Amino acid sequence: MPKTESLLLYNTLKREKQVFVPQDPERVTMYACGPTVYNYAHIGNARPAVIFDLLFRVLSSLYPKVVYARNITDVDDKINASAAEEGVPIEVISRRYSDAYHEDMGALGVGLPSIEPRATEHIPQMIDMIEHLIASGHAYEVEGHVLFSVESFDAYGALSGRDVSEMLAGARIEVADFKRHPGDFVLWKPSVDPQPGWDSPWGWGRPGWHLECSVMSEYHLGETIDIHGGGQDLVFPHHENEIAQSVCAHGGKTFARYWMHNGFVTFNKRKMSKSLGNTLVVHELLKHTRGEVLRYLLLSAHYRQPLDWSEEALARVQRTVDRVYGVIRDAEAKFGPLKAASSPSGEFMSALLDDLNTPEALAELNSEARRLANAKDIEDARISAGRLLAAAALIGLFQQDPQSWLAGDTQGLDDALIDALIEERNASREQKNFARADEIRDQLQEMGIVLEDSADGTRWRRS
RNA sequence: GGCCAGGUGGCAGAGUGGUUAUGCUGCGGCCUGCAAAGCCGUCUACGCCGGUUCGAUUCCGACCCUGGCCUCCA
Repeated sequence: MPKTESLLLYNTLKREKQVFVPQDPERVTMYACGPTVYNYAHIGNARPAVIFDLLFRVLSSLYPKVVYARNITDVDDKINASAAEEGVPIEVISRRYSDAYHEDMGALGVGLPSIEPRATEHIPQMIDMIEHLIASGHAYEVEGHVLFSVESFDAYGALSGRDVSEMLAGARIEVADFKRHPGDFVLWKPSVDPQPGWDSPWGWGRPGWHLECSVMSEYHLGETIDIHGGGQDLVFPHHENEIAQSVCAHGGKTFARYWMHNGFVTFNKRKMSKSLGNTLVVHELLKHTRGEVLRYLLLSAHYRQPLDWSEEALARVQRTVDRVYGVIRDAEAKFGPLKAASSPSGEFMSALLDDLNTPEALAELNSEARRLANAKDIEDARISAGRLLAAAALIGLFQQDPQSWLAGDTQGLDDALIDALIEERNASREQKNFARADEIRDQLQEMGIVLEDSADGTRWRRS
């Protein structure tokens, strides 16, 4: 693959990398499937949030205007179940967990999208789309349900590579007997009392899951959008169904021009999922791991590859992040404040432009860090640091003050005490009283403080 | 069964038809009072079998293995 100035994206629809050409360079549109807010996000849920945040950043560096919509699914049977269990309205549940989602993703350096539409705020538009689909013969009402007819859409199965006629041939799942085709899916379903519902031409009910993305994407971004993303497990049926709804509702117009899907976070090579009981909740991880480390870890494998989670991987990344911060700190101690250049190196950009090759981009960033550590004069330091910090800013890493990062959370520790001990140790070293000096070093070590001596004095960081 | 990924050095993880990925770890060295941090060097890498080629880890075919989707799922 030659170095390129263009952005290449792997399009699930074509199963190959393609040069990204926006529909309208003045307004690039992207949509990513966001969370269903019925509990805390796990690290697997965080992967697409980080990946599409990165894509948003990269696109924004390339085009004057990028509109990124990431929905919040706030009406769903799991939310209903959670609300019923606690005896509270669904809004309490959805509000609590969407707030938590923002907080947790924020800790991972994930910014807010341009638009964050909620399903419950688009019920009228959903009803409107359903009416269009019924009128055009793509949907039918039966027993208070409205179903999409997959046989009415020739291209059904194109994204996931499935053949409708062969589909569900050996279906083990129970198929509601009112479906004309076992693959038909719900656009609207009736609600009974404790469940949330809205009035509609088909009675009191609530929308099917797939519908919201089609509707909100159209409402906020337009009938044809540039990029649609989500986890690999959404390819079928979710995204396949979104395509069917949107294309049929829009008279055959393309729904999304590029489809991107991230691989899973795995645990012992198995997909992390609630049913396997092997999820790690971000909210919990953040209690002992800083968000930036998690972000680096999530970017350390290519987004389409599986990312196997392990404590070793976490520790490894922790060290790497510390090392780069240490290099920046040392360089600033030697050369004074350093700041980001106007743009990262060409190599770094090429890596990102090649379908968001973050491992290669991080390799480049690390190489730049080594060049910075080796800088002989302020000129070298400025060039390397400029590239390093510009690259880091683009991907949302290394934005904190290095010394603060390395000092970490010295909860309960008294900085003045640390400084006093360091001073005493250095005085002892002056007097060649190394026994006392080492005793102090050991004492600090036990407090979780590691000392680093240099020509410019002694620095410390949390171990 | 259908469809889709992937098997790279001690580990993680990119990439490439012939040349250094990068990170972590181990080992040797520099630096240091000794360390730590940093730097330098270093450790028989490309699942198996065929084929194409002057040359394949990289292209083609078969095989073995792993994982995912086909049901809610990032």
